[in-house]
Amino acid sequence: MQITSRFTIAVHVITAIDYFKDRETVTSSFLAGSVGANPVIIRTVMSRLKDAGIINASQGKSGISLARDLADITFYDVYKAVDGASENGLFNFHENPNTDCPVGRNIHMAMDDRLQSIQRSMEDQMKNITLADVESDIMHEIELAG
Amino acid sequence: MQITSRFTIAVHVITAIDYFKDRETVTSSFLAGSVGANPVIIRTVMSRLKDAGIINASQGKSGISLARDLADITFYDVYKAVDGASENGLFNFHENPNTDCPVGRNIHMAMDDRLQSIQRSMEDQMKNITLADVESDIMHEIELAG
DNA sequence: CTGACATGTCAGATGATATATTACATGCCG
DNA sequence: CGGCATGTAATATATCATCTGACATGTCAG
Repeated sequence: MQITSRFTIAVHVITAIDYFKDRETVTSSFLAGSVGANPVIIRTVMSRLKDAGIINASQGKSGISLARDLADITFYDVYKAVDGASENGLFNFHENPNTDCPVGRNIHMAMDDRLQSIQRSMEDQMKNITLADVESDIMHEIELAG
Repeated sequence: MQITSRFTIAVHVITAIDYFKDRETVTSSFLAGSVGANPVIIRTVMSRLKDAGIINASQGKSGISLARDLADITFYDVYKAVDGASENGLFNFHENPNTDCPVGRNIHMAMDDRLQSIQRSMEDQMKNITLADVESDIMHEIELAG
Protein backbone atom coordinates (compact mmCIF):
# COMPACT_ATOMS: atom_id res chain seq x y z
CA MET A 1 0.00 0.00 0.00
CA GLN A 2 2.91 2.26 -0.56
CA ILE A 3 4.92 3.93 -3.21
CA THR A 4 7.93 1.77 -3.97
CA SER A 5 11.43 2.69 -2.91
CA ARG A 6 12.22 2.92 -6.61
CA PHE A 7 10.90 6.45 -6.33
CA THR A 8 13.33 7.61 -3.67
CA ILE A 9 16.10 5.68 -5.39
CA ALA A 10 15.34 7.52 -8.61
CA VAL A 11 15.49 10.89 -6.86
CA HIS A 12 18.76 9.86 -5.28
CA VAL A 13 20.18 8.77 -8.61
CA ILE A 14 19.21 11.94 -10.45
CA THR A 15 20.59 14.13 -7.71
CA ALA A 16 23.83 12.18 -7.62
CA ILE A 17 24.24 12.37 -11.40
CA ASP A 18 24.09 16.12 -11.17
CA TYR A 19 26.23 16.40 -8.07
CA PHE A 20 29.07 14.26 -9.45
CA LYS A 21 28.87 15.26 -13.08
CA ASP A 22 32.10 17.31 -12.95
CA ARG A 23 34.00 15.12 -10.51
CA GLU A 24 33.54 11.49 -11.41
CA THR A 25 32.52 9.30 -14.28
CA VAL A 26 29.02 8.37 -13.25
CA THR A 27 28.27 4.70 -13.86
CA SER A 28 25.53 2.44 -12.60
CA SER A 29 27.99 0.70 -10.32
CA PHE A 30 29.12 3.99 -8.88
CA LEU A 31 25.52 5.02 -8.27
CA ALA A 32 24.72 1.63 -6.77
CA GLY A 33 27.46 2.31 -4.24
CA SER A 34 25.97 5.62 -3.23
CA VAL A 35 22.39 4.36 -3.08
CA GLY A 36 23.27 1.10 -1.37
CA ALA A 37 21.40 -1.09 -3.81
CA ASN A 38 22.17 -3.61 -6.48
CA PRO A 39 23.45 -2.21 -9.81
CA VAL A 40 20.61 -3.98 -11.61
CA ILE A 41 18.08 -2.00 -9.59
CA ILE A 42 19.87 1.16 -10.61
CA ARG A 43 19.91 0.16 -14.23
CA THR A 44 16.21 -0.67 -14.14
CA VAL A 45 15.43 2.70 -12.64
CA MET A 46 17.71 4.40 -15.15
CA SER A 47 16.03 2.60 -17.99
CA ARG A 48 12.67 4.05 -17.02
CA LEU A 49 14.12 7.49 -16.44
CA LYS A 50 15.65 7.30 -19.87
CA ASP A 51 12.32 6.30 -21.47
CA ALA A 52 10.77 9.29 -19.73
CA GLY A 53 13.38 11.60 -21.22
CA ILE A 54 14.88 12.56 -17.88
CA ILE A 55 18.39 11.19 -18.32
CA ASN A 56 20.67 10.28 -21.20
CA ALA A 57 22.35 6.90 -21.30
CA SER A 58 23.21 4.52 -24.06
CA GLN A 59 24.70 1.10 -24.38
CA GLY A 60 28.37 0.93 -24.82
CA LYS A 61 28.99 4.53 -23.97
CA SER A 62 30.15 5.10 -20.48
CA GLY A 63 28.65 7.87 -18.41
CA ILE A 64 25.16 9.05 -17.63
CA SER A 65 23.92 12.61 -17.86
CA LEU A 66 20.76 14.55 -17.27
CA ALA A 67 18.54 15.34 -20.23
CA ARG A 68 17.02 18.39 -18.57
CA ASP A 69 17.83 20.86 -15.87
CA LEU A 70 17.11 19.75 -12.32
CA ALA A 71 14.62 22.58 -11.97
CA ASP A 72 12.61 21.09 -14.84
CA ILE A 73 12.25 17.68 -13.20
CA THR A 74 9.41 17.40 -10.71
CA PHE A 75 8.68 14.63 -8.22
CA TYR A 76 5.67 13.85 -10.35
CA ASP A 77 7.79 13.26 -13.44
CA VAL A 78 9.97 10.84 -11.52
CA TYR A 79 7.01 9.12 -9.90
CA LYS A 80 5.28 8.57 -13.22
CA ALA A 81 8.48 7.35 -14.78
CA VAL A 82 9.45 4.72 -12.23
CA ASP A 83 6.22 3.86 -10.44
CA GLY A 84 3.41 4.96 -12.70
CA ALA A 85 3.62 1.95 -14.97
CA SER A 86 1.09 0.16 -12.82
CA GLU A 87 -1.80 2.31 -13.91
CA ASN A 88 -4.08 1.05 -11.17
CA GLY A 89 -3.85 4.24 -9.24
CA LEU A 90 -3.33 4.63 -5.56
CA PHE A 91 -6.36 2.75 -4.35
CA ASN A 92 -7.34 -0.88 -4.47
CA PHE A 93 -10.99 -1.55 -4.90
CA HIS A 94 -12.72 -4.72 -3.73
CA GLU A 95 -13.63 -6.04 -7.11
CA ASN A 96 -16.69 -8.18 -6.59
CA PRO A 97 -19.39 -6.29 -4.72
CA ASN A 98 -22.73 -8.01 -4.93
CA THR A 99 -24.76 -6.53 -7.78
CA ASP A 100 -27.98 -7.79 -6.21
CA CYS A 101 -27.43 -5.30 -3.41
CA PRO A 102 -28.29 -1.68 -4.15
CA VAL A 103 -25.24 -0.51 -2.24
CA GLY A 104 -22.94 -3.04 -3.87
CA ARG A 105 -24.27 -2.17 -7.30
CA ASN A 106 -23.50 1.52 -6.97
CA ILE A 107 -20.59 1.84 -4.56
CA HIS A 108 -17.95 1.72 -7.25
CA MET A 109 -19.44 4.54 -9.25
CA ALA A 110 -20.03 6.60 -6.12
CA MET A 111 -16.41 6.36 -5.04
CA ASP A 112 -14.34 6.40 -8.20
CA ASP A 113 -14.47 10.13 -8.85
CA ARG A 114 -13.62 10.92 -5.26
CA LEU A 115 -10.73 8.50 -5.13
CA GLN A 116 -9.37 10.10 -8.26
CA SER A 117 -9.64 13.56 -6.74
CA ILE A 118 -7.59 12.37 -3.78
CA GLN A 119 -4.94 10.96 -6.02
CA ARG A 120 -4.93 14.15 -8.05
CA SER A 121 -4.30 16.20 -4.92
CA MET A 122 -1.27 14.12 -4.20
CA GLU A 123 0.01 14.37 -7.74
CA ASP A 124 -0.51 18.13 -7.88
CA GLN A 125 1.60 18.51 -4.79
CA MET A 126 4.27 16.34 -6.40
CA LYS A 127 4.32 18.65 -9.37
CA ASN A 128 5.26 21.54 -7.10
CA ILE A 129 8.49 19.96 -5.96
CA THR A 130 11.52 19.82 -8.23
CA LEU A 131 14.77 17.95 -7.98
CA ALA A 132 16.53 21.31 -7.77
CA ASP A 133 14.83 21.83 -4.40
CA VAL A 134 16.28 18.59 -3.13
CA GLU A 135 19.78 19.28 -4.38
CA SER A 136 19.66 22.76 -2.89
CA ASP A 137 18.91 21.26 0.50
CA ILE A 138 21.70 18.75 0.16
CA MET A 139 24.24 21.37 -0.87
CA HIS A 140 23.21 23.51 2.05
CA GLU A 141 23.62 20.63 4.44
CA ILE A 142 27.04 19.75 3.06
CA GLU A 143 28.22 23.30 3.62
CA LEU A 144 27.02 23.26 7.19
CA ALA A 145 28.79 20.00 7.96
CA GLY A 146 31.99 21.23 6.37
CA MET B 1 2.32 0.58 -3.36
CA GLN B 2 -1.34 1.09 -2.88
CA ILE B 3 -3.96 1.64 -0.29
CA THR B 4 -5.53 -1.69 0.59
CA SER B 5 -9.00 -2.67 -0.45
CA ARG B 6 -9.84 -2.67 3.25
CA PHE B 7 -10.43 1.02 2.77
CA THR B 8 -13.08 0.70 0.08
CA ILE B 9 -14.54 -2.27 1.93
CA ALA B 10 -14.86 -0.12 5.03
CA VAL B 11 -16.61 2.63 3.13
CA HIS B 12 -18.91 0.05 1.62
CA VAL B 13 -19.66 -1.44 5.03
CA ILE B 14 -20.42 1.88 6.68
CA THR B 15 -22.66 2.98 3.85
CA ALA B 16 -24.50 -0.33 3.89
CA ILE B 17 -25.01 -0.18 7.65
CA ASP B 18 -26.74 3.13 7.25
CA TYR B 19 -28.69 2.16 4.17
CA PHE B 20 -30.10 -1.02 5.68
CA LYS B 21 -30.49 0.13 9.25
CA ASP B 22 -34.30 0.29 9.07
CA ARG B 23 -34.84 -2.68 6.76
CA GLU B 24 -32.62 -5.53 7.84
CA THR B 25 -30.69 -6.80 10.81
CA VAL B 26 -27.18 -5.91 9.77
CA THR B 27 -24.70 -8.69 10.56
CA SER B 28 -21.20 -9.36 9.39
CA SER B 29 -22.44 -12.22 7.21
CA PHE B 30 -25.03 -9.99 5.64
CA LEU B 31 -22.41 -7.36 4.92
CA ALA B 32 -20.01 -9.97 3.59
CA GLY B 33 -22.67 -10.87 1.05
CA SER B 34 -23.01 -7.30 -0.13
CA VAL B 35 -19.30 -6.62 -0.26
CA GLY B 36 -18.39 -9.94 -1.79
CA ALA B 37 -15.71 -10.79 0.72
CA ASN B 38 -15.17 -13.25 3.53
CA PRO B 39 -17.06 -12.51 6.77
CA VAL B 40 -13.78 -12.53 8.68
CA ILE B 41 -12.49 -9.69 6.53
CA ILE B 42 -15.63 -7.76 7.38
CA ARG B 43 -15.24 -8.47 11.07
CA THR B 44 -11.61 -7.37 10.98
CA VAL B 45 -12.59 -4.13 9.30
CA MET B 46 -15.44 -3.68 11.76
CA SER B 47 -13.14 -4.27 14.67
CA ARG B 48 -10.94 -1.39 13.58
CA LEU B 49 -13.88 0.86 12.84
CA LYS B 50 -15.17 0.09 16.30
CA ASP B 51 -11.82 0.96 17.90
CA ALA B 52 -11.93 4.24 16.00
CA GLY B 53 -15.37 5.03 17.40
CA ILE B 54 -17.08 4.95 14.03
CA ILE B 55 -19.45 2.03 14.58
CA ASN B 56 -21.03 0.25 17.51
CA ALA B 57 -20.81 -3.51 17.80
CA SER B 58 -20.43 -5.88 20.69
CA GLN B 59 -20.00 -9.57 21.20
CA GLY B 60 -23.13 -11.51 21.71
CA LYS B 61 -25.44 -8.75 20.65
CA SER B 62 -26.64 -8.99 17.12
CA GLY B 63 -26.71 -5.93 14.95
CA ILE B 64 -24.27 -3.21 14.07
CA SER B 65 -24.96 0.50 14.10
CA LEU B 66 -23.17 3.73 13.39
CA ALA B 67 -21.67 5.67 16.28
CA ARG B 68 -21.86 8.98 14.43
CA ASP B 69 -23.73 10.59 11.64
CA LEU B 70 -22.50 9.80 8.13
CA ALA B 71 -21.73 13.48 7.62
CA ASP B 72 -19.30 13.31 10.53
CA ILE B 73 -17.27 10.46 9.07
CA THR B 74 -14.62 11.48 6.57
CA PHE B 75 -12.58 9.34 4.22
CA TYR B 76 -9.61 10.24 6.34
CA ASP B 77 -11.21 8.84 9.48
CA VAL B 78 -11.87 5.57 7.71
CA TYR B 79 -8.43 5.46 6.16
CA LYS B 80 -6.70 6.01 9.47
CA ALA B 81 -8.90 3.43 11.15
CA VAL B 82 -8.40 0.55 8.74
CA ASP B 83 -5.16 1.33 6.95
CA GLY B 84 -3.29 3.77 9.12
CA ALA B 85 -2.00 1.17 11.54
CA SER B 86 1.08 0.75 9.43
CA GLU B 87 2.55 4.07 10.39
CA ASN B 88 5.19 3.98 7.71
CA GLY B 89 3.48 6.57 5.62
CA LEU B 90 2.86 6.48 1.93
CA PHE B 91 6.45 6.30 0.78
CA ASN B 92 9.09 3.65 1.06
CA PHE B 93 12.61 4.90 1.46
CA HIS B 94 15.68 2.93 0.44
CA GLU B 95 17.11 2.40 3.86
CA ASN B 96 20.85 2.05 3.41
CA PRO B 97 22.26 4.92 1.39
CA ASN B 98 26.03 5.11 1.61
CA THR B 99 27.01 7.54 4.34
CA ASP B 100 30.45 7.95 2.77
CA CYS B 101 28.77 9.69 -0.13
CA PRO B 102 27.71 13.31 0.43
CA VAL B 103 24.50 12.71 -1.48
CA GLY B 104 23.74 9.46 0.30
CA ARG B 105 24.43 11.04 3.66
CA ASN B 106 21.91 13.86 3.17
CA ILE B 107 19.27 12.56 0.79
CA HIS B 108 16.99 11.30 3.52
CA MET B 109 16.88 14.59 5.34
CA ALA B 110 16.40 16.50 2.11
CA MET B 111 13.39 14.44 1.10
CA ASP B 112 11.52 13.63 4.29
CA ASP B 113 9.78 16.96 4.74
CA ARG B 114 8.69 17.03 1.14
CA LEU B 115 7.37 13.50 1.18
CA GLN B 116 5.36 14.37 4.24
CA SER B 117 3.89 17.41 2.55
CA ILE B 118 2.73 15.22 -0.32
CA GLN B 119 1.11 12.79 2.03
CA ARG B 120 -0.51 15.66 3.89
CA SER B 121 -2.04 16.97 0.67
CA MET B 122 -3.63 13.62 0.10
CA GLU B 123 -4.92 13.40 3.64
CA ASP B 124 -6.32 16.91 3.58
CA GLN B 125 -8.31 16.03 0.50
CA MET B 126 -9.56 12.90 2.25
CA LYS B 127 -10.80 15.03 5.12
CA ASN B 128 -12.99 16.95 2.71
CA ILE B 129 -15.01 13.92 1.67
CA THR B 130 -17.61 12.43 3.98
CA LEU B 131 -19.51 9.18 3.87
CA ALA B 132 -22.69 11.22 3.49
CA ASP B 133 -21.42 12.35 0.09
CA VAL B 134 -21.05 8.75 -0.99
CA GLU B 135 -24.46 7.69 0.24
CA SER B 136 -26.04 10.69 -1.40
CA ASP B 137 -24.61 9.59 -4.73
CA ILE B 138 -25.80 6.05 -4.23
CA MET B 139 -29.33 7.12 -3.30
CA HIS B 140 -29.44 9.33 -6.34
CA GLU B 141 -28.32 6.49 -8.58
CA ILE B 142 -30.89 4.12 -7.09
CA GLU B 143 -33.66 6.58 -7.83
CA LEU B 144 -32.55 6.95 -11.40
CA ALA B 145 -32.41 3.22 -11.98
CA GLY B 146 -35.77 2.73 -10.33
C1' DC C 1 39.59 -5.98 -35.18
C1' DT C 2 39.44 -7.24 -30.70
C1' DG C 3 39.29 -6.93 -25.80
C1' DA C 4 37.58 -4.23 -21.96
C1' DC C 5 33.78 -2.13 -20.09
C1' DA C 6 29.21 -0.22 -19.25
C1' DT C 7 24.47 -0.37 -20.35
C1' DG C 8 20.33 -3.25 -21.14
C1' DT C 9 17.50 -7.32 -20.10
C1' DC C 10 15.95 -11.71 -18.55
C1' DA C 11 15.10 -15.59 -15.19
C1' DG C 12 14.80 -17.24 -10.84
C1' DA C 13 15.13 -16.71 -5.56
C1' DT C 14 13.62 -14.43 -1.59
C1' DG C 15 10.81 -11.86 1.52
C1' DA C 16 6.94 -9.21 2.80
C1' DT C 17 2.18 -8.46 2.75
C1' DA C 18 -2.82 -8.48 1.44
C1' DT C 19 -6.38 -11.54 1.27
C1' DA C 20 -9.00 -15.93 2.08
C1' DT C 21 -10.38 -19.57 5.01
C1' DT C 22 -10.91 -22.69 8.90
C1' DA C 23 -11.38 -23.10 13.59
C1' DC C 24 -12.41 -21.72 17.99
C1' DA C 25 -13.25 -18.47 22.00
C1' DT C 26 -16.34 -14.90 24.02
C1' DG C 27 -20.54 -12.98 25.29
C1' DC C 28 -25.72 -11.74 24.77
C1' DC C 29 -30.51 -13.14 24.50
C1' DG C 30 -34.64 -15.96 24.01
C1' DC D 1 -28.71 -23.60 28.38
C1' DG D 2 -28.63 -23.51 23.32
C1' DG D 3 -28.35 -20.64 19.33
C1' DC D 4 -26.22 -16.95 17.24
C1' DA D 5 -23.16 -13.17 16.22
C1' DT D 6 -19.00 -10.92 17.27
C1' DG D 7 -13.96 -11.35 18.13
C1' DT D 8 -9.45 -13.48 17.23
C1' DA D 9 -5.77 -16.70 16.19
C1' DA D 10 -3.36 -19.68 12.94
C1' DT D 11 -2.53 -20.93 8.50
C1' DA D 12 -2.59 -21.05 3.43
C1' DT D 13 -2.33 -18.65 -0.90
C1' DA D 14 -1.29 -15.17 -4.24
C1' DT D 15 0.86 -11.16 -5.54
C1' DC D 16 4.50 -8.11 -5.76
C1' DA D 17 8.90 -5.62 -4.56
C1' DT D 18 13.43 -6.50 -4.30
C1' DC D 19 17.78 -9.01 -4.91
C1' DT D 20 21.06 -11.46 -7.57
C1' DG D 21 23.52 -13.85 -11.25
C1' DA D 22 24.02 -14.46 -15.96
C1' DC D 23 24.24 -12.95 -20.43
C1' DA D 24 23.36 -10.01 -24.58
C1' DT D 25 24.28 -5.47 -26.80
C1' DG D 26 26.86 -1.73 -28.17
C1' DT D 27 30.96 1.69 -27.88
C1' DC D 28 35.57 2.95 -27.45
C1' DA D 29 40.68 2.31 -26.76
C1' DG D 30 44.46 -0.08 -28.20
